Amino acid sequence: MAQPKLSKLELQIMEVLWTHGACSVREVQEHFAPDKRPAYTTVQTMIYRLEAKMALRRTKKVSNAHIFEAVISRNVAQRRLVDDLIGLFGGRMQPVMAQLVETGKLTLADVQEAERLLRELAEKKKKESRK
Amino acid sequence: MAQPKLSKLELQIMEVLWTHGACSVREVQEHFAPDKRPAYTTVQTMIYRLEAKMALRRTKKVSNAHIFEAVISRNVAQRRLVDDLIGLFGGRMQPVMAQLVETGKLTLADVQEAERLLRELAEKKKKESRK
DNA sequence: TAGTTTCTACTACTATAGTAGTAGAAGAGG
DNA sequence: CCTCTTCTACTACTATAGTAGTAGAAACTA
Repeated sequence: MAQPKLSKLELQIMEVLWTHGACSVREVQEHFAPDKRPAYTTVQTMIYRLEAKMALRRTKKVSNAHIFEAVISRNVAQRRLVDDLIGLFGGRMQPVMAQLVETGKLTLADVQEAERLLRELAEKKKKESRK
Repeated sequence: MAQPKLSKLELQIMEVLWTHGACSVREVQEHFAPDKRPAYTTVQTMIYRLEAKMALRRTKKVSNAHIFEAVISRNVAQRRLVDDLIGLFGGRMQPVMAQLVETGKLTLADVQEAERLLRELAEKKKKESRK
C-alpha cells in the first residue's frame, strides 16, 4: 500500500493533524465542529485504523495519552483522491472543469494560474527535447 | 435520495448504459474489458441495486431477459462525484487544478475553454444586476 | 418434447467504514 | 492512599460494496 485509500472521516482526522500538528485523540475530537463531533472512541478507532494504514504514527506520550502525527502529507492524500476521480471519469476532465466553473469553485485567477503552469510545463518540455 | 451515491462499479455499469443505451445484464457484462469482467451474477446484483436506488429501470423484455436503461444522466452522476470531492477539499480547488495540469489531464484548450466560460458567466451576471 | 442454455430472483460471504460501548490501567487531586 | 477522571485496547454492530453461487423458470434446439 503506497498511498492507502483514506475514507471521508479518515481524511477529516488527517486534516486536523495537517492543520494543527501532532494531537492526542482528545484534541483531534475537539477540533471537530461540536454539532458533527463523533464520540471519543469513534475518533480513537479511526486513528488506530489510520495507524494501521501508516497514515499517521505515535510520536510521544504526554501523561498517559499518546500523541499522533501525520505521516502522509496533505498533498499525497489529495493526489490520491484526484487520481481516483480521474479514473472514474476515464480521464475526461473537461466536464469537471465546467462544473467547477459553473458552481463558482474556480475563479478567473485560479484558471489563469493553471494556464501559466501549463505554459511553463510546455517550455520545460521543449528545453528537454532540445538538449 | 435525490442523487444517490454510486460506487465505482455501479458507475462503470451506468457508463455502459450511457454509452451504449439500454442493455440486458449479459450485454452490460460483455462491455467490460475481458480481463476485468465481473461474473454475470455480480453484474446482475449491481444492476438490481442500481434499480433499488432508481438509477436505472427495466424498460422491456426481450425473450426472457430484462432490458435496463439509465434513469440518472451521466451529468447528474458526475456532478454528484465532483460535489463530493469539493466537500473533501473544503472548497479549495486550486491544488486540484494544479495536479490536473501537472499530470497532463488538462490541456491548454481545456483551460482556455474554462476561461471563456468564466468570462461568459461574468458577463451574464453583470447584465443581471443592470436590469 | 427432452435436453441444453440462459435468465431471474435469492442467498451468502468478505472487507471496509462509521459508530460506539466496556474493562481495566494509569495519572491527578486531596 | 483512595477516589475520580481520562486513556488505551478491545470488542461489537450496522451499512455498503464487491463478489459470486444456487434453484428453478423460461426459452431455444434438435
